[in-house]
Amino acid sequence: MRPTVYDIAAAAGVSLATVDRVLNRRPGVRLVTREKVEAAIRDIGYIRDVAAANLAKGRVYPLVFILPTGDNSFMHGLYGEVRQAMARSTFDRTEIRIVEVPAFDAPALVAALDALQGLDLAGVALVATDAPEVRAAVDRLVTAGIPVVTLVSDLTGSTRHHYAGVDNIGAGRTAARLLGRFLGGCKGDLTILAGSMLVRDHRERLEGFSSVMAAEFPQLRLLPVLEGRDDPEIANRLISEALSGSNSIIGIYSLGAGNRGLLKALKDTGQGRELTVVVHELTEHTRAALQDGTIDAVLNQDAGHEVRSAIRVMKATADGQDVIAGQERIRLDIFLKDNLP
Amino acid sequence: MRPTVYDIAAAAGVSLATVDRVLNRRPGVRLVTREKVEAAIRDIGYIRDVAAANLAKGRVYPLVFILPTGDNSFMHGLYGEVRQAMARSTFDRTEIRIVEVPAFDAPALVAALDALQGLDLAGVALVATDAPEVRAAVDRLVTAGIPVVTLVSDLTGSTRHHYAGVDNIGAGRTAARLLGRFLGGCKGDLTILAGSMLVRDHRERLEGFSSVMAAEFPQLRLLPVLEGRDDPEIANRLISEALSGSNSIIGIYSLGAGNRGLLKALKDTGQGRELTVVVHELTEHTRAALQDGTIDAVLNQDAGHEVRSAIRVMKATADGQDVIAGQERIRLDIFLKDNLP
DNA sequence: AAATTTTTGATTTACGTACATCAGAATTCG
DNA sequence: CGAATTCTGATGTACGTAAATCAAAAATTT
Repeated sequence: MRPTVYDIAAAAGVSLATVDRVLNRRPGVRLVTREKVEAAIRDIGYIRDVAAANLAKGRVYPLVFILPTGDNSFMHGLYGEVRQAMARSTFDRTEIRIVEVPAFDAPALVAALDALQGLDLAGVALVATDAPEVRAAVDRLVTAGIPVVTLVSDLTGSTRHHYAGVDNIGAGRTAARLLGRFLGGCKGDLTILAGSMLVRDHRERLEGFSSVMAAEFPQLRLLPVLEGRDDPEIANRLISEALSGSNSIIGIYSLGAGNRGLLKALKDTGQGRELTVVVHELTEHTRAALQDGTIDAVLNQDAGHEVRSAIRVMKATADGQDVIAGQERIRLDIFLKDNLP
Repeated sequence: MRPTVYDIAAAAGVSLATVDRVLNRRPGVRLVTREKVEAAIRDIGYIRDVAAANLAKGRVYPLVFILPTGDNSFMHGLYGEVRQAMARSTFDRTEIRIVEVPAFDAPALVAALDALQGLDLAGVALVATDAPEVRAAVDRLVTAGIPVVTLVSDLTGSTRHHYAGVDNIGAGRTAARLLGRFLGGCKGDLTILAGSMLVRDHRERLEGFSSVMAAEFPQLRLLPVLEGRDDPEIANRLISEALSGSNSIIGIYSLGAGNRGLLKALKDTGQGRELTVVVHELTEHTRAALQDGTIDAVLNQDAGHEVRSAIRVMKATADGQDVIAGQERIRLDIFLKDNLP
C-alpha cells in the first residue's frame, strides 16, 4: 500500500498536525522537527494523493486562454478545441475563460495580460505576438507566480514555463525538403506566402525553409515573401498577382493561415499550371485541396493536442508537479492525401 | 456547484441509501423508485465524481499487456513504454503486468489470453497475431466482461473494444507516395521487406503500398515481398541477396522491424548505389540513417502514445465512461531528416 | 388481518487529505 | 525562575462517494 500522512507521522514520531504543517508549508514548526518530517517523507517515499487533496481542498484550476481574433479556419479550430475543453471542465476541475485580442497587436495583448494581474489564476495560455513589451508582460505574470504557457507561437527569451506548439524551424525545413524533392531536379521560382513577420512562428518557418533551400536545392529561387496577414482575401489577391506576373513559378509554400484565399487564387489564376504546393494547417479547405491534388502536402499542428497539453502543463505547474515529457511534445503532422485522418 | 448524491436524494425525495443502491446497481429498490431516482439524476445533471468514488472504493485498475518477444528496437521501445507506465502506476491507480509470448505464434497467444480468464482485470492490451483462434480467444475475454484493446496490430472481426495503433493501409499508401514522388519519374524496381504476412499490420501496409503504386506509379515495378520476421539477421541476408542479384533496384520499402539488418546490408552491399529508401519505425538506427542520408523517410507510430492511449481507453471502458476520441487517434508520424524529435 | 417479505430510511465508517481550534508542552526571554 | 512565546499534539470537520448495518415502513402473501 502506498504510504499516507499517517505513515509519515508514525515514521517521524510526530503528530498528524505537524506533518500537515510541514506538507502544506504552514508556520509553527521548528527547523529540527521540519527536517525530521521531511526525512521521513523521503524515507518512506510518500507521494501526495493529488485526487484526495483536491477533493479535500475543493480545488479548481481557473485558467485563461488569450486567443487572437481572426477569420481563418485554424483559429476557428483552436477556439473550438478550447470550448471543448470548457465542456470537460467539470471533470478536470478547470474553469476556463477565453479572452480575445486582435491578431498581431502587441499593445492589446499586453493590456490583456496585465488585466490578469492579481486574479487568482492557475494558469494563462496565450498565442504570443513576438514583441519585447509582450515578453515583459509575460514575465510580470510569471513573477506574480502564475504559470504561463505559450500556444502555437512561442516567446523565446521570456520566462514562460512551457511552449505548447511545434518546432517551427523544423517545420520550415521539412516543407523545403518536401517541395525540393517533389520537384525533382526542376529549376524555377518559389513563392512564399506568410501571415505576418511579426509572429515568431512564421519567421521561424521561413528561416528553416530558406536555409534548407539554400543549402540543398540551389536550383530553386525564392521570391520575396508575401504577407497575407492570415486573411483569405489578402492571400487571394497576393497569389493571384504573383501568378499572373510570372511564368517561372513552379512551387508555393504557404506558411501561415488564410489558405482559403490561396486555394481560390490557384483555382482562378493557377488553372492548368503545374504547381507543387505545400501549405500549413489542415482545414476543410486544405483537406479537400489535398484530396483533389491541388496541393501536395499539408503540414499541421493538432490544435486539440496543443490545448489539452497546455491545460495539463498549467495544472501540473500550478501544483508543482511534473509532466510526461513525451506526451507534451507537439508533433509536426505531415499529411499527404493518403494519411488524412 | 456540481450536484452531489445529496442533491439527487433531495430531488428524488428518497434517502441517500436508496440513491446509492441505484447508482451502484445494488438490489432492493422497487422499479418505480429506481426510475424516480434515475429521472432525478438526469434532471439535475448529476455526474459521478470519479476521483472521489475511486478514493472511497480504493479502486485500482489491474491491467495486462501481452507483448511479443523479439529482438528488434521497436519492441524494445514498446516494452520500455509499458515499463514507464508501470512506474506511473501509483498515480493513476493502475497495476500493470506484462505477459510475454513468442512473436507470430497464434497458439501461444491464445494460451496467454485464456490464462487470463477468471482473473479480476480492468483490461487487457495485446499485440494481435491475426488468426481465427486468436479472435475467438479475444471474444471470450470480451464476453467475460473484460475490456480488450489491440495494440500496434488490429484484429478486425473480433469484438475488441478499441484499437490503439495506426491506420496501416494509410501508412502503406503514404510510403508509396513518398517513394514514388521522391523518385521523380525514374523507372526501375522496388524491393519490399516485411516482417511476416501473418500479422495484419504488415499485410495492410503492403496492401496500401501496392495499390497506390499500381494506380499512380506504373513505371515502378514491385519485386516479390521478402519476409524478414522482424529479425535483423534475416533482413540483412535477404536485402544483401536482393541487391547483389539485381541492378535495377532503385528503391526499398521496409514495412516491418529489424531495420538494423537492412541498414547493414545497405552499407555493405548498397555502397555507392542511388537508392531511395522508406522504412517504418524510428529507432536509434533508423534515426542515424535518416540523418546521414542512407534513408529518405521514416514512418513511425509513437509507442508511448499507443501505450498511454491503451491505458486510458481500458480504464474508461472498465468504468463505462467515454474517451476524447481525438486524443486516442494514433497518428502516422512521417519523419524526414528535418523534423526529428 | 396477521404474518411475511421486500423496500426504504437513518446512520455510521471509511478513503486520503486539508484545515481549524484549543490545550498542553517545550522553548526562549526577561 | 517565572512569564511570555513558540511549538506540538489531539481532535474534529470537511470533500464526494462507497458500503455496511439495523430499524422502520410499505408492500405482498397467506
